[in-house]
Amino acid sequence: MTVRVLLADDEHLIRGALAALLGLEDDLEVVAEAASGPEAIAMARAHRPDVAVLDLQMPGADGVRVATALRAELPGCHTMIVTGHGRPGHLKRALAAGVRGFVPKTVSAQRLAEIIRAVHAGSRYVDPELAADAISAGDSPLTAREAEVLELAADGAPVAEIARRASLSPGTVRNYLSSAVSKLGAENRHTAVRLARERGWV
Amino acid sequence: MTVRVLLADDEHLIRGALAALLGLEDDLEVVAEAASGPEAIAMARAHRPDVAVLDLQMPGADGVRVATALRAELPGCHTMIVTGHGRPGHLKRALAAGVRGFVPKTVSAQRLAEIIRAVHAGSRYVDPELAADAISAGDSPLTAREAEVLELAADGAPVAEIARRASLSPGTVRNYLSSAVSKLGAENRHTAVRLARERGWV
DNA sequence: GGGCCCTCATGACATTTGTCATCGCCGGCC
DNA sequence: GGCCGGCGATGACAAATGTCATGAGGGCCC
Repeated sequence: MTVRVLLADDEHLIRGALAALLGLEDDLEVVAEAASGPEAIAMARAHRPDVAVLDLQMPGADGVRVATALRAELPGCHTMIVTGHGRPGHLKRALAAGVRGFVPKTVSAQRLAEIIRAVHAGSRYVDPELAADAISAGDSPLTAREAEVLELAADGAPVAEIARRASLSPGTVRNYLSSAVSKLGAENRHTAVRLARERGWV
Repeated sequence: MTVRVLLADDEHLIRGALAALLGLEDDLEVVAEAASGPEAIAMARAHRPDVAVLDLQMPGADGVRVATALRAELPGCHTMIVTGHGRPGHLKRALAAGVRGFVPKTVSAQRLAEIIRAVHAGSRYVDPELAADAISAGDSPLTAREAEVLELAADGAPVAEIARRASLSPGTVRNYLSSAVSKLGAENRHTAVRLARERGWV
């Protein structure tokens, strides 16, 4: 009995090579490929794979968003995320979205094939190193608003614009930023953004 | 006559898959693989490949740095860069380092094989879209000091620290930042950093 | 020599940002 | 009911940042 796999990655080079390698395993069959988030959802709808292997960063909708959509629409389809640089927060988001496997691209194809089988069989698999990172990063000390405001500050926008985009008073924005900065032990909001990014809290 | 290829990419999944696919071409032979910059240089020294296919982002030393080293040490070895997200500046740096090919990971393996052959034959190949981006981005309007100071401002450090690290007076730093911001049409230094990054000017 | 640009600096000024105290409102919890 | 924490806001103040004018020195080119 073969496992029907959907492969989604915007890098054609990787996707094609991966499809070829996984195709060599006689119990795996790549039934569909996609180069973007929306395309992945459409292909899944059309081909109803057993396992969807999703790249984290894709145009349109990232892997976690796709996983969320698939979970609602195709409950029988298990999802897993493959990523280049795994941040702790991504892992948390992914697990919350019902993702069953989370692996970095540093694993071998052989190993990936094993993990696909395990996920199909119903187990979960999380890369040990990424898991350790996620645990050591701990939970976010930021409240919902603090995280939101920090996110809006990410691209260097001035307070006035953040306030406009968040529909808040400028003073309130400065308060949230200030408390976020102090909670993160940063010396200003820009380093705070960087720290929160590294820990996956935004 | 077969082309001897060195493959360097820190993502085992991609590297292995790519090696397998390129190995299918009967005029290409992957003679060495590396997962980091220094390793790539060591492997090249040991195996003397005809073409080195280098990922842009690798631990230790990035693809361009490796290319520079190889150019000096193995003039007979042509280098090419494969990258996920190609920024205009990277392309410029790469060409300056004597790289003969520059392609995004969105090409197919088939296409990559053709390009490897072309590079081995002595031609150059640059992805048309990346080339267009590089041209439209134009040359950096920043002076050497402006770029340096902007770089130091990248991680959100306050002016005082930038001044210390650049051995400049704080006032001078603010002047350079101010002129960089105005040249880039940004509204503050942080968006200026982002813009310069996008255009590959830092 | 005379421009022109880059480098580095200083001083002055307006604006933005960071910090703090304080307030009202709501929701959960003991 | 009382307490606490999050949310949203205001006002005030200090510090950092952005902007501008101005100056001296050096290198380059015509």
